[in-house]
This record gives sequence, C-alpha cells and structure tokens, in this order.
Amino acid sequence: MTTRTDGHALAGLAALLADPTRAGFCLALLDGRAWTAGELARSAGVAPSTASDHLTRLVRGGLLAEERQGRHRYVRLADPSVAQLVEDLAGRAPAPAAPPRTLRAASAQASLAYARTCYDHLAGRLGVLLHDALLARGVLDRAGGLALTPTGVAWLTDLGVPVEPLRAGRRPLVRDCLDWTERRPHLAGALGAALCRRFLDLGWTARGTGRAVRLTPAGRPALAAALAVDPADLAPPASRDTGPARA
Amino acid sequence: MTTRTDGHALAGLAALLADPTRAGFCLALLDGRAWTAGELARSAGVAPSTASDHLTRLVRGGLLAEERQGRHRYVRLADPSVAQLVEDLAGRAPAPAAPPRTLRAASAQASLAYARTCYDHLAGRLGVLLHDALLARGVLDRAGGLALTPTGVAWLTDLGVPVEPLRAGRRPLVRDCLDWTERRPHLAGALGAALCRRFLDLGWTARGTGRAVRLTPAGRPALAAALAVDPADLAPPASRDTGPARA
DNA sequence: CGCACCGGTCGGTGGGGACCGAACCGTTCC
DNA sequence: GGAACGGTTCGGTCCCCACCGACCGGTGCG
Repeated sequence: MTTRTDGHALAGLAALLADPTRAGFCLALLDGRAWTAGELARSAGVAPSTASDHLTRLVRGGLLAEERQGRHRYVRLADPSVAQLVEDLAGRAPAPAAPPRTLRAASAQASLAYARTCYDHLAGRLGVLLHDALLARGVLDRAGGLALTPTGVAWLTDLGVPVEPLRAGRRPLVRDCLDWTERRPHLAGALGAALCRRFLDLGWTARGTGRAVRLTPAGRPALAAALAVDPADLAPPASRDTGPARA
Repeated sequence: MTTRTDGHALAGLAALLADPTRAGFCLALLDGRAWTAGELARSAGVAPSTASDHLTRLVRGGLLAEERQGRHRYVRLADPSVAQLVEDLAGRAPAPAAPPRTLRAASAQASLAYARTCYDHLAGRLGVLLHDALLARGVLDRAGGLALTPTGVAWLTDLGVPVEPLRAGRRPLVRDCLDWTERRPHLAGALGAALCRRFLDLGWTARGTGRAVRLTPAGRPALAAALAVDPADLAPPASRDTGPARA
C-alpha cells in the first residue's frame, strides 16, 4: 500500500542520531534506565536549554519516550528495537579507543568489561560467558540460526522463567548482540532480557554504579551450578581499590 | 580492550545517512547491484560533482565499496550488514506515502509489490509467501527463534542448495526482514540470499526493470511444487499494460 | 590524434541547526 | 509566602555542509 521509503524520511531519522550530543544521550540511555533531562545535560556537557531542545526532537522522532513526574522529565529509549538500532550503529562506528587516564577510571572500566547491562540484557565477559554456556549446555542451538531448544525450555522453567509469555510479543526470542569489549556475541532478545531480570530478582547479580553489574557472593556458586561451569570461571577482576598502585 | 563507543563516532556514522541525497543513494543501492556515479547523480537529481563528493564520503565511512573500471566508478553497499542497517532504519522511518500519479507508475509499483529484491533476497508478496511456505513445510521453525530444521537441510539439498557453505561466514543463516509493502517478515540472511540466487539460476525467476523480479512461466509450477502450495497463490498481479484504463 | 564522455577538484554561496544566556513557568520544600 | 530548583521558550550568533559551476585529468571511440 505505501510507497517505498524515500530518502528524506530516512535522512530525517538518521539526522536525529547525527549529532554528538543526541548520540551521546542515546548511548547513555542504552543502560535501559530512565534519565532526567538535567542528568543527560550534565553528562553531555551542554546547557539545560540545549538538552531540552534535543530531547524534544528525539521524542518527536519516536526514538525516546518521556514521562513527566512533578518537575522532572524522565526519558528512556522508546522501544527495544531502538536499542538494537543504536547498538548496531555503535558497533559499526569506529572506536576512538582513548585509554583511561586515572586509576579510578581504569577500575570503573574493568568493572564494565566484566559485567554490565546492554539496554536490558547482560553484556561484558559475564554476558559472553552466559551465551557460550547456554550453547554448551544445549539450552540454545545455532545449527540453523540461533534458537532455543526443547531442553532449554525445561531448563528455563526450572529456573523460574516461564517461556510462553516471551513468545507473545513482537520481539525476537533470542538474538545475537555483538559485545563491544569482547568482540563476540552475547545473548539479547526477549530471553536475554528475561534472564537478566531473573538473575537480579534471585539476588545472583546486583546493579553497580552506572551500567555496571556485579555477581553477588551467593550468586556465584548458584550461577555456576545452573550453567554447569567452574565457579572460578566466573571470577570478577581483582579489586584494586584498596591501596595505591603506581603508574 | 577498547573503550565504549563515544557519541562523536556514532554521530559521524549517522551523519553519513542524515542527508537526503546520500540516503537516497543507499536506498537505490539496496537493490544489491553496483551503480555508476552518474546513474546515482541522475537518480537523485544532483550535479555529478555533488554526487562524487557524497560517494567519497560514503566510501571513506565504510558504507560503500567502490570498484573502478575504465572511466566508470561503480559503487555498491560494502556489506550485507550495511544493507541490514539501511533496511532497519528505513523500516522505522515514516513512510511519505505519496500515491502514484501516472498509470505507468502504478503498474511499476504493482510489479514491485509482487516481487522484488531486497538487497540480495526476495521481498514483496512473493517473498512473504516464500517465508510462510517454508514455515508451513517445516523447512524453517520459529518455536525458539527463527531456525533451519534438519528437514530443511534435506529440502535445500534436494533443491541444489548446499547448506554447509552458508554456515561458514559471519552472516546469520536465517533472519527476518520486515517487508515494507506487506508489513510482514520475509526471509533474509545467507539462506535468503542463496535461495534468491538459486531461483534465478534455475530460471524460475528473472530480473525485471530495476529491483523488480518476475516469476517465469516455467518457474510458477516448479516453485509451487517445491513449496507445496497452490500455483494459483503464486499469481502475479493482473497485467494492465494492454489497453488504456480510466482513472 | 582529437572528440565525447565520465568523473574529481576547487572556490563561493546559502541555509540549516547546535549552542548559549536570559527570561519565564511550575513544582517542591522550608 | 518565599526561595531553590528543574525544565522550557526565545533571540541571536556562529559554524558546518550541501550544492553548483567551472576547470582539469583520464578513458574510450571514431
């Protein structure tokens, strides 16, 4: 019924992401949480008025959803598909690769490399390990495209994750998402999100600062057992925030 | 190892698609073929010098690959993943929906709606029908994500499409691609491309003008048999190019 | 060998948009 | 009620970039 998408419409959408400030907003919102306009303005280093303008355009363009609460304006990515779009673009964009300058930054970076949220699923070394373990255990199979196996359904039910509701939405059940730090795929899609949520609910993982996620003391053996891997493989990076280190 | 992609890199990539002319180039190149600089300039309605500038930027940005032959500069999308990116963006962009003005345009649009290439796989009514028939026949299964079944491997081998080479690359074997005209998914990925190529090789389909594809007289019963569908379901739109029609 | 053609390069021009400061509005808390 | 705060609107400034015309280099054909 509709004609082909024309260049102007495509360009208009791309233009929303073609500004460093707006792109930075979207990358920040990739943590899956709702931010206030002021937080985003500070994080991007622009005046509140500028940020307000940008947010209005992003909302009107359908990339962001907003929610007003009192004097605050909360915004979040409109949709998992927006997160996927931003991920795909970011994955193709060249990495500036500026090494961290301070010890604190290096430590924070190590935490992020270990485990973090990627919109609403797990990423980092832990995310890739989860992905690999699910394949090894036969929960997932990629003989003909990544798919959940019948064995996998039982495994998930055991874990307390009902599968049927996940099939209901339009969102793909399982999907590869290229990990920026590991350069290997981790698990996204409705199932990736459900597992990430379940681990938090079970207390196996907990949110750290920003997008960082850490494995709790109770979670380490529990997760290792569920995935049938050696608990040692789940070891977080050695903590360096006690005592000074030299350059 | 690398740090997070920063807003500037993402914005720079998006900026390549944030211009109507460049976006139009990419949409034109979605037909999977290589175009000359002049063809693209004429199709977009800009001066050759302007087009040359744009192409240089798109090539430097990694979205397009070029190939010089004599005095011609051929360009094509760099990669199937670029095609996917453009598709995803175009699918989210609002459709301008300008109805066709002339009879010739209406006829051309009907041909495109029936069957066309989407980068390197089949789209349009025929593409969606193929997708549905493969699911119905058990070649594909989406119980836990879209996947090729063991039955499907045999079916493909029968058809003369070896599956193993398709697994080799980094490209996903099967993937959904939202059809712009049908608003329903058709089959993309390495398998989608291989089937489209195989149908052309077998003479079941043939290229029409532009991105259009038509089913040959020999192809119609053959394809119907292979898919186990009624040949009537494969009927193309009634041809209207004989005799005038009134508005 | 010249002519036609495709394409790239180089200034110049014009428009769009990113940014800020200042003034303003509504909420929250004392 | 008043003060502090988050957010928005409005003008104004400045820079970037899309576009063209003109000129130049390489290719292919007669």
